[in-house]
Amino acid sequence: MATGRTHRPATRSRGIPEATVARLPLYLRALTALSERSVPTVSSEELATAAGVNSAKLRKDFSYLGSYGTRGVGYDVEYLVYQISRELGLTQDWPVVIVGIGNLGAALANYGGFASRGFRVAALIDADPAMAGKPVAGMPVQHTDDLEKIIEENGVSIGVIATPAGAAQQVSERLIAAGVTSILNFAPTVLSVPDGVDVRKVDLSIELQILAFHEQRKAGEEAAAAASSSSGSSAAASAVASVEPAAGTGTGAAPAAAVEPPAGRAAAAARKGGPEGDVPAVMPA
Amino acid sequence: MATGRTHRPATRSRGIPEATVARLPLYLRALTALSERSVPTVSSEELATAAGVNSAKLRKDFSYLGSYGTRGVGYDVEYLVYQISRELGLTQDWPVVIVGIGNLGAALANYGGFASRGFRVAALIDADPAMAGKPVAGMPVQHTDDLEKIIEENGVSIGVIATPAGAAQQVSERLIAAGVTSILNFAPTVLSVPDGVDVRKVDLSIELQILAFHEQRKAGEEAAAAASSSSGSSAAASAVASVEPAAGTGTGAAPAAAVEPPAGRAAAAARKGGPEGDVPAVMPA
DNA sequence: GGTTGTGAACATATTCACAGCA
DNA sequence: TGCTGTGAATATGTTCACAACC
Repeated sequence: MATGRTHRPATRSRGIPEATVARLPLYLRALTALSERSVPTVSSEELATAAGVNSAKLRKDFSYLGSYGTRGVGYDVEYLVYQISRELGLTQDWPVVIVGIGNLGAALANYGGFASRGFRVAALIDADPAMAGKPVAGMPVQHTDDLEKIIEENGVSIGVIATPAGAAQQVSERLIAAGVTSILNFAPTVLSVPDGVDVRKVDLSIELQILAFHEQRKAGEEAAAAASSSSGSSAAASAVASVEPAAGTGTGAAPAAAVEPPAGRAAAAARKGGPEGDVPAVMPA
Repeated sequence: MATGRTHRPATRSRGIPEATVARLPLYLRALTALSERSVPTVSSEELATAAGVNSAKLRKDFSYLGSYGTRGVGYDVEYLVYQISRELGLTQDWPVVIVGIGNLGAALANYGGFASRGFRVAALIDADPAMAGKPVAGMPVQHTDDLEKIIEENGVSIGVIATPAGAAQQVSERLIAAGVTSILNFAPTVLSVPDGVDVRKVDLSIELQILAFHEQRKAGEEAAAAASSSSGSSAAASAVASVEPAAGTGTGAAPAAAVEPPAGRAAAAARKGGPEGDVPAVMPA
């Protein structure tokens, strides 16, 4: 997901696996909570539970950072907080700009957790001249014209894009040209960026679609029955809803049919052996 | 990340890898764009570029769905849109509730891409009585008291939590008890949910922390020099900034020091051989 | 010729299970 | 005794490279 690498084989320096890096913030959050409750030490088991992972994974993860625990005892909470913060680069204070102050941009600007952990909103930038000067989250919105100046003057290296999809690529190019090397993209577009620039994306509708996939699976789990091919609108819905009579977890969904298959081509598919719209088929090959 | 499984070994039914599922929405988006431009067919190479992946991966992904392409030609855009939509469960219309109508919740309610792809916001729910009845995104906010009723009456199986962290666990329990089996969690907490319930989380500050990690790496890339052990405050900052003189990509960041190491324990670490704050050490073991 | 679909090779990530140490 | 740290085993994911096919 994160790009960057390729860049050069690099000195193979301190190879912390990407999957581990992605979990460090989770551990850090759990540790911070313990720290606030003045808990002095914690075992891998306890911490893992608090972070929502299993203890073997957590220990492996920590082993990449060094030997920070004490056998028979556990980990010193304060000390671990510091080590992980440092590893993540949070002992520095990172100025961040948010570009695109619509609903989402404003919500991000107001988001407290933003500032709390080493990040500081240096500026809010929007292309709408009517927005310029308006205060959002206690900070005046600045116009896109000044983007480069703002980036340079504040030494910003991390930019957040919350613009409409159409503007995102261009905004990213301006950010990068001005010196930004990490981008958090909320716009539903694939950004193409040069090597050495990291992009992470957050996409609401992608997350929902992944959930829908699993949700659909649950509905079809015991359902080899029901679901007549195309025409089923609310008929299909009630069929789905009635599949799991009352098996403990939940009532089951009752979605109505929406998209139809493109005419004519369905037949072609049947020929080829791909799974078709009706029966929850098994793996074709 | 997504939970669910364990559930039972399941019939091993139609095993589409999780990584593939996570990319299907990306392909779908790219295909939808092509469809709107009335492009009839597309090669794996073109589509992969549009989706931001490589073509081998895309073909492998599609191979789990079936044989939907034509050798020497490519993929029929409309047909693929339909197949992927169906696979993701988007040929159904999923009613969704958003709980917690603060800045973020309101932004989500207003987010267009929400409705566009098979999802329909069935209700907005908030615990604040003052919010009740107020229109957000053209829809009246309802009170938490009615949560169960709303879920059941609308057959909602997907819930979005945009409450403060403190309320999230309790909200998730109520959602689940009422029949929700998939949750998209924007609150910065680990939700603990029963088997069979899927949770996906979106956490702004985690994403930023991951970026900060890589950002820090870039800064220290060529920097075997500078950075004197502990005491460095703004001195360390300027050292970091001056590391990469002007090496093509970007201006380099200029973050100021923030968190300090917890006194006394740093020495203990040095003993044990873990990497300490100064030199970008190599892998300890 | 051109492009898909896929085994086989490789890379990364997770889990197991236990030696090593406080 | 109790818990960490880690090799070895397994599982999952990616990339290569080419046969099959249009």
